[in-house]
Amino acid sequence: MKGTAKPYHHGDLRRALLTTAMEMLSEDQGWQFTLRELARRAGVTHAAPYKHFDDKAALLAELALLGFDKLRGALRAALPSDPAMPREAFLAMGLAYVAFGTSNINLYRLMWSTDARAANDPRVLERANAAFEVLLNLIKQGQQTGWLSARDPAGQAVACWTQLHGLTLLTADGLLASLTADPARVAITELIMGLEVPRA
Amino acid sequence: MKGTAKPYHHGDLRRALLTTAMEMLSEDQGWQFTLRELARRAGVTHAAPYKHFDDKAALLAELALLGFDKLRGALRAALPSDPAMPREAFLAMGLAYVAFGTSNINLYRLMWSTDARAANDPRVLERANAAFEVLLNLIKQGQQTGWLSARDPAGQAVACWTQLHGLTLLTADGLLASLTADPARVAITELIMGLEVPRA
DNA sequence: ACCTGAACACCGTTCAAGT
DNA sequence: ACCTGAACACCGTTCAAGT
Repeated sequence: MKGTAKPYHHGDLRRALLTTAMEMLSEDQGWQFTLRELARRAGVTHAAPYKHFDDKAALLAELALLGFDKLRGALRAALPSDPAMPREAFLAMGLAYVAFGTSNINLYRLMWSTDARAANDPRVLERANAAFEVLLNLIKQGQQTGWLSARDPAGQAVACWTQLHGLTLLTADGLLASLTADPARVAITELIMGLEVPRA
Repeated sequence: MKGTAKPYHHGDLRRALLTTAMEMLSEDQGWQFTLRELARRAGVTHAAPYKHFDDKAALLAELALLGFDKLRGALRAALPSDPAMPREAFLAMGLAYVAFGTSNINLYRLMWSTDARAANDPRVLERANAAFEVLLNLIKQGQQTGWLSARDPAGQAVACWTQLHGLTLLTADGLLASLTADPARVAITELIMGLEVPRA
């Protein structure tokens, strides 16, 4: 707090816009993100954001970046402590992914939205891949310990990613609850059974 | 053709709007659907659609309905002829799903969009479930022939659906091509291995 | 019964002008 | 260097008025 109220120059409007946007995303369900409302809540004119972002797509891309970093963090936090990885530890990672997506659903949808993609920011792809690599490394580790079948680890990681992505979105859409109990656990387990080395 | 050009009353504007909308969806990639452009291309004022649809969400819901019907049709068309279902036949269904989604990507995205969901039309859920049941029946059939493990068929079908949904979207987003060759085939195969009864 | 035309409240974006 | 205010071209939606 500078003491004087409402200085002409904000100070760090760029950062303020991003954090305010994140707050807005965490609030309403199925909410429409508008630059003008963001500017309003940040206490500036609707033209001010254009001094910090090329356009709306560029701002969305920046938010997507933050989203992928948070997703990566959530996955790393759920990494199993035991490298031998029993099925439950692997499952926990998957559930952490779905939990992240469904409890940050506006952000999660934004991360993959064509609007955010419109900026064509290569960093978004990089960060998406960085999050994916947490899965990939876990798969590789699982193969090394002889727990997972020694096929192409990238293929197995892709199978996990697509499974978790679809599971997250369909869960958020409320389409799975009526079909089976605990859909996330069930679906992930079905996939794991394909990855695992068959046991006696 | 009535002979007279541009009659005041369209005749079947409702149907014309839907088919024109479908055409628009099949054209551009990453296209923004606006009611006004739809009206323009249908040759009517932007207020005319409101005589046939409550609002934009209602029209989107109607399109989503058609989309789920088309998806169901695509799945039924790819149904394996042999009820014993070797892995390849099952895989073909999955690839048909992904092919439908990626080659009708605007429609596919629309089917799950929050905008279309805003209408809260219960028929959308019904049709989504009807498409899902094609998968479910195939799973049940696979269990009966002893090809798939006898676990909860709904759980297995959910695992397939989420896998295919995620695969479709991430493929359309162009995120998988750089990770592994033929991601759809690979990812679906990994899942099938989990569903199958282990063989000697 | 169905469509038009004008109006309203919103957007995203731009740009001269202010501090 | 950063923000404002007014302007422009667009939306979705409504409603009296036309046919």
